[in-house]
Amino acid sequence: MIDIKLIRENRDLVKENIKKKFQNQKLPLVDEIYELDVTYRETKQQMDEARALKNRLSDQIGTLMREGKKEEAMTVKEQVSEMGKEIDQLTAKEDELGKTIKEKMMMIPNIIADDVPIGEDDSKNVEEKRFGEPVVPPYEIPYHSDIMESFSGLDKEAAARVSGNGFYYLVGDIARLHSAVLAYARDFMIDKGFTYCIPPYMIRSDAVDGVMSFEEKNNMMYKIEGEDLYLIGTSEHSMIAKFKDQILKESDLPITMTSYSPCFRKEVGAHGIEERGVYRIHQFEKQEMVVLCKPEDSESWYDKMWNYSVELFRTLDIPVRKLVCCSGDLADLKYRSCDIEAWSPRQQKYFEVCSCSNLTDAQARRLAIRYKKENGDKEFVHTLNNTVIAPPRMLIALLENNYQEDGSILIPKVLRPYMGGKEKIEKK
RNA sequence: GGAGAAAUACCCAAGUCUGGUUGAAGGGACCGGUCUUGAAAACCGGGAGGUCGGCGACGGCGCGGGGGUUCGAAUCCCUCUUUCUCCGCCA
Repeated sequence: MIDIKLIRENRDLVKENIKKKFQNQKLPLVDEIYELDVTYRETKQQMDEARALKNRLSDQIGTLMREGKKEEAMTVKEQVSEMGKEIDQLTAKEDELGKTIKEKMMMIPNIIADDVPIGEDDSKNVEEKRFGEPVVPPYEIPYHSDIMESFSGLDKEAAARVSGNGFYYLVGDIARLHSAVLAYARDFMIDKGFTYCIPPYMIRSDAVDGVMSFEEKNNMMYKIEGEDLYLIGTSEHSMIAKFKDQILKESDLPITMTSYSPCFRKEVGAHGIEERGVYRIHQFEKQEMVVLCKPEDSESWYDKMWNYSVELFRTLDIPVRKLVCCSGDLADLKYRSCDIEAWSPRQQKYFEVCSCSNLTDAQARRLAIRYKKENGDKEFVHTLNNTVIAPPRMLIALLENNYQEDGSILIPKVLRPYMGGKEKIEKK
């Protein structure tokens, strides 16, 4: 959500930004909001005046009663009673206008960074840099779930019987590898100075509504029957809601956290869960990084954060590239965003494993997350988030890039301590 | 899960029975000063937070959240949430 002052003072800037994002259908919203806001402020002015008069008269009744002037008090009382209707009407109008403005404001995209490449959709995203040689081995790399199954490490059939489509059992060394990757990612971020955090995996509806749109909620969130609770789709939901309506101390910033949680997603809509393997499923686990910082620091945090992802994947011997999201591919709250993509030697292309975003104050404004400056002023914080690692999808990259000709998996050195010193996963 | 008590501003806390002169006593912390080599202590002084509208004067809202009664609600009623004590149950 942007500052409504921008619409009051610089509508052209807001419109230009909408055009850059190829959302021309939203252009009329800007003038609509402008007009509604004018009416809203006029109405509020009238309502406030009416209430002020009513308050003054009510006080008068109190004074008259105390002085024993009952009849006079009754006269004023009748007068005030009649004002009720007018005030109710004005209040209803003000409420209605306020609500409409907020709804429309939610649809206005955040102002994007000047250097975001302009493009309509993800096909116009720009590869900025590669890290590591994308290797194509002279032997064939099997499909990831076949690799897992070759070690008896995956049982989707049983999961389908027990839980339905979109679930999995991870077994033995593959399950251990899954935990190892998460533990390694956790320690990697702790070493970078981030605070490890385990959040609630279920959140109330008011928290849900605070952190996502209605549409997102319908497509993603599982609701607990008979309770006002939802299973989280990512720890970002709990982690951001944690700060809703809070005023932080300047000395608290930056808040740098790495949170772990299982993630539950209905995956209703576009892709569903048709795909084989464990690429798109109802349940996965994720280590996330979240930063709340002062506005002047968010750009440098953004650079640090995507670099952490690159560094992490390189320590696992996985080649990656940084793909800068173009204007049309940026979600409305984002100021800038990039994907870190891992190399798939089987498909001989890169695929998304991390998504790093700077939301500037758009999320903070929506959730009222502020900090108090030394001079007492309050300002919205900037929020950023990035995936650290999200298995089992992430295991696809790990398994494919470390697959040996004999069908074994070479365990990257940094993971070996988490695998009991094992160097390889081999068929029995 | 059962019974009871509570939620007031940055923190503690009065006011709630008996609705009006309470945007809210009193402390603490805070800021300024005196004293001191400096600090602490003591004393003197200062302003009371938030939010929305307004160029401003000022005004609206606001005593955990939401709703109601009333001319008028921190105060009465309903509801939700949270905390504490006791009982029960359980990793």
